[in-house]
Amino acid sequence: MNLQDTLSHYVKQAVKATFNIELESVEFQATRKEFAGDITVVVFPMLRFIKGNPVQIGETIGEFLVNEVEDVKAFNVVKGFLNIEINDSYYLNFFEGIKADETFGFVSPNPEEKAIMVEYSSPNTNKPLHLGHVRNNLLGYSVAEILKASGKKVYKTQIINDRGIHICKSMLAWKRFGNEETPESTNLKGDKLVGNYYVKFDQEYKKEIEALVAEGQTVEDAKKNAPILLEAQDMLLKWEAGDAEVVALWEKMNAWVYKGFNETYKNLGVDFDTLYYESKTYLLGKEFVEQGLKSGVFQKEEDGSVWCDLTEDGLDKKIVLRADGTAVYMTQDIGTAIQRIKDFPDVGGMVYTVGNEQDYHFQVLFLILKKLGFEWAKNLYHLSYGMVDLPSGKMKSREGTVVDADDLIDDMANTAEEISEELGKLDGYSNEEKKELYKTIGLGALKYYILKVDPKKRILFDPKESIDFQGNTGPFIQYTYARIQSILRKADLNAQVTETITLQPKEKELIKQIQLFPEVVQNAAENHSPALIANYTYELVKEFNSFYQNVSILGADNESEKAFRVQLSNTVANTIKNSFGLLGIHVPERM
RNA sequence: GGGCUCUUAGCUCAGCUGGAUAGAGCACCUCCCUUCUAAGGAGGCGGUCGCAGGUUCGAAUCCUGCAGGGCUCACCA
Repeated sequence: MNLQDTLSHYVKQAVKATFNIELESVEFQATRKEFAGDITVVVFPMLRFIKGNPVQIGETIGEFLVNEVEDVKAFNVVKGFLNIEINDSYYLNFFEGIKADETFGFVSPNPEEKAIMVEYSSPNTNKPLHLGHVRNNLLGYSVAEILKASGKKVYKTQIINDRGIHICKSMLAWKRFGNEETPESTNLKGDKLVGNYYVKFDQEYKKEIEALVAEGQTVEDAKKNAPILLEAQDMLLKWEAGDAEVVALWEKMNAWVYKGFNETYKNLGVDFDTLYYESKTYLLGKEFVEQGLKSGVFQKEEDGSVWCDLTEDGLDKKIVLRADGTAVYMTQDIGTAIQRIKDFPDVGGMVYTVGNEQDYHFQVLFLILKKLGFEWAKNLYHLSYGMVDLPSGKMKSREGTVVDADDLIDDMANTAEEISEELGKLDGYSNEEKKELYKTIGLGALKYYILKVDPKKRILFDPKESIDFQGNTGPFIQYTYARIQSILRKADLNAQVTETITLQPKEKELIKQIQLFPEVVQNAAENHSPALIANYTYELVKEFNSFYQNVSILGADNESEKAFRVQLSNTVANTIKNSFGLLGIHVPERM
């Protein structure tokens, strides 16, 4: 039983004994630093049940606790706050229990519990990944790791949007202007090469529109009649009909893109357990429309289109099947969701990492799945996140204002290099090791910067100034980890604590902070929020730095004290490592 | 116009289910390297928590209205 539960039990007992009242719950909070004490019972909520002066009630409970609970050393009451001081031995015992536990705070998976599928990334295959995808990938990956740490089995997946008019556009431009160019012949990453042709298509399209307008067509007509667009549409029809030549080209170019994407994923440090392709799922879902029609969830209009009326739930009517019988986006997503549960029967819920422009779509999707009667539909979560804006405004691929993911990663590593060179701390490192380290630091800065912000808020990303290496940043935390490693290299980790030690205030604060970790992990999992982990880690690191500056670790008064401080430092380092692992950030041994 | 969402220090952000005098970092100012990595630490300056009401012992937090920003209201995905 943890301390809070124990105290809660005795507070209830105290109230029962003195006032003859059964309390349902007791409210706790950490004692503010300006007051003596470690944990505080808030008396105010009890006033609802107990008539009396909150200070007197607090005194009464306090006295009871001091007498009955071994760990309680003393108490004081300020207004309606009962501050309780806990014995050092409690903290020392706690620390003794977890110091050797390398996975402290992580819950091992419960085989009884259903797995969760986390979807993220899900790019189109016509252009390279950009900053928006980076936020998506980092969030999705991190939430998946956090869910794992909280004791869930997790499948990471993405649905690759490999089909449709957009990829036909790239294909067509390559056919017309490509001169058989390949990633090898151009020395370009495959996704970049294909992306270039997508841009090329757009340029050509604009030219043709201008030409048609010059001939007298309206802009609107010209947009519809441009030969290159018509040809792209024709290509899509051919693809759908299984035309051998088109399909071969499609496969070739998509393969280039996947190779490029995989490189980016590897650099970002994200991965997937299973993949879904839209080319294989876009026809799914229709059978369930039939089912929904029978059960009355959907209605058919006179023109043959099928709708779901959600007006009673405060939403609109939503189309689920076109008049010509073809599927729409919603149909696919219904089908894909059901398919996933078929493929992985142990999955009992899903997390969709998709930008907030699709909030409405997912609201509707989840509601429809519920109405169709799927048990797992109540465990669907849209991990919605805000856009990433640049100081220059929104990112627009057509205007070339996107920040490319690969370029961004390189830039971050370069910035890390510049700063490190200036500080000149890496003497004795080989160039290879340095390069690796710069990447670790650069990526750490990028990932932390993005993940520390609440997902649903938009981020203003300034490539030049956003990445700081001081304060609440990834490198600051990495640096603290590296400093601890430096101490541990010089210390004897096997030294034992042989005599009773008195806790210094800074040491106690550190232990308290470590103690919070499991709770933070659970909380982050429930709220799907890496930001909680990030900000927790920062608090821990600040606490350690304060300890580090004020308490000599290797120069402690006696061997037991020294051994204890070394162990404490080691546990902090371990917690940082575990915590950052949940964010997908590596920690360097030296920097 | 309807729906969803955001607004906290000059800037970037925390603030868990309502709790004590609203917290960090950056920037600005003062100190601290004969000590384990100064990418650090100690302190100072800086706030009408967008505005106005309401709920209650108590509101940045919950409710309503208003203002401003964003997203969304396709037989696109």
